[in-house]
Amino acid sequence: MGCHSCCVKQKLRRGLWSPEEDEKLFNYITRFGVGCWSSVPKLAGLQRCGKSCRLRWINYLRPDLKRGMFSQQEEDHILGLHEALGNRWAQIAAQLPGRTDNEIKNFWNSCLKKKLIKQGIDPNTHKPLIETEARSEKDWTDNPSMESQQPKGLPDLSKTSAEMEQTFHLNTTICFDSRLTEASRDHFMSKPIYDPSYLFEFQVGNLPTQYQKSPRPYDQSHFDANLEDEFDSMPTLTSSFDHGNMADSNFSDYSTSRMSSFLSEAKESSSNSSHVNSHAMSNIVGNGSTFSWDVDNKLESLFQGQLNGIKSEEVMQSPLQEGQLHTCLSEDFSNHPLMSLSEDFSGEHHF
DNA sequence: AACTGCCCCAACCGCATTGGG
DNA sequence: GCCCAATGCGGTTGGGGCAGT
Repeated sequence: MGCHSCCVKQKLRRGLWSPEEDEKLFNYITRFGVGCWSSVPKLAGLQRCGKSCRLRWINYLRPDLKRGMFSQQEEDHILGLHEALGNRWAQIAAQLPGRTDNEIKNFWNSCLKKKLIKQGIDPNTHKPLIETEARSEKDWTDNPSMESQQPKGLPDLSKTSAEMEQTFHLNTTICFDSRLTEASRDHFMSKPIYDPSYLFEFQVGNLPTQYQKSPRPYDQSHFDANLEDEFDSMPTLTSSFDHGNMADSNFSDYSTSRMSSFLSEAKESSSNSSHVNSHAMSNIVGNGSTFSWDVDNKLESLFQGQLNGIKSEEVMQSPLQEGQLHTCLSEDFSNHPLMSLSEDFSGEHHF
């Protein structure tokens, strides 16, 4: 049973999320963390099903999301991983911090697939198209009842993990030899594909203890730097992006523009009913983490509220150390959609 | 300006898996 | 072992934006 029937049954909202809904969900999760999704909508005051909330958080609201276009390194990384793993988007996404399975899947379907075809490479097998066609013709003549030995987009599942890993290394070596720089190859090859630390996922307050200190594999230096940061040195909102691996990429201003409209809508509504809205919101999520669109202190209270909210709540909920909190919180808040609002402000940031 | 077709991507759908009772 | 609810995952869809005519 999918989401649809439960949404219909409970007359829940579907379709695109409004800024207000985002606000509620973001405030709720940053304050209370990710727990039972089915109870989130009720507690956060949303007319959505838990599944929808989960998806929205994972694909859009999560503060550790990297936004904008994929870098060449990421693209090569995805190609190598897809060759080894097939359409296992979640596993691929686990190796690309800040990227979601949905995002990678969309990127693959809309861009990489076409690119490969253009290059004469079969996107399913990663082999030259002529070879694939010849093989499928041979399969057809040998055994007409079998359309394909292997599901499309999937590697041979009969292989053991060790065999798959070996295949992966062989494949990626070939892939890197032809496509990657030495640096990225070294970086990639040094990471075993089944390294569980890759599966790190941002879940406020729910980090398994063994991963709480695990460095993010993608950008060690950035991570280390953040470990040493204090809260009062949160990244400034204007010089925000993770430059480590994304230096060459062009960032889409999608989220910024989206949040700009978010802000302007909020400004509009605040001129009419800001007190009502923010008051209502604080009733929902408590005092610490409200979105207040009070022109004087909105961003400051947003930041402090959220951070304080997480800090106090999560310290109580889980044995996170101060440094570990920094690990979770100082990372990439700067490029979060709700953080990029700063661009709409007067240009003065007080952090 | 109006229309059309294409592309991208957020969100949905439905199946699989997991976990608790 | 069975049942059921919750969650995870991959495939698919549909709406909005944009370029071309």
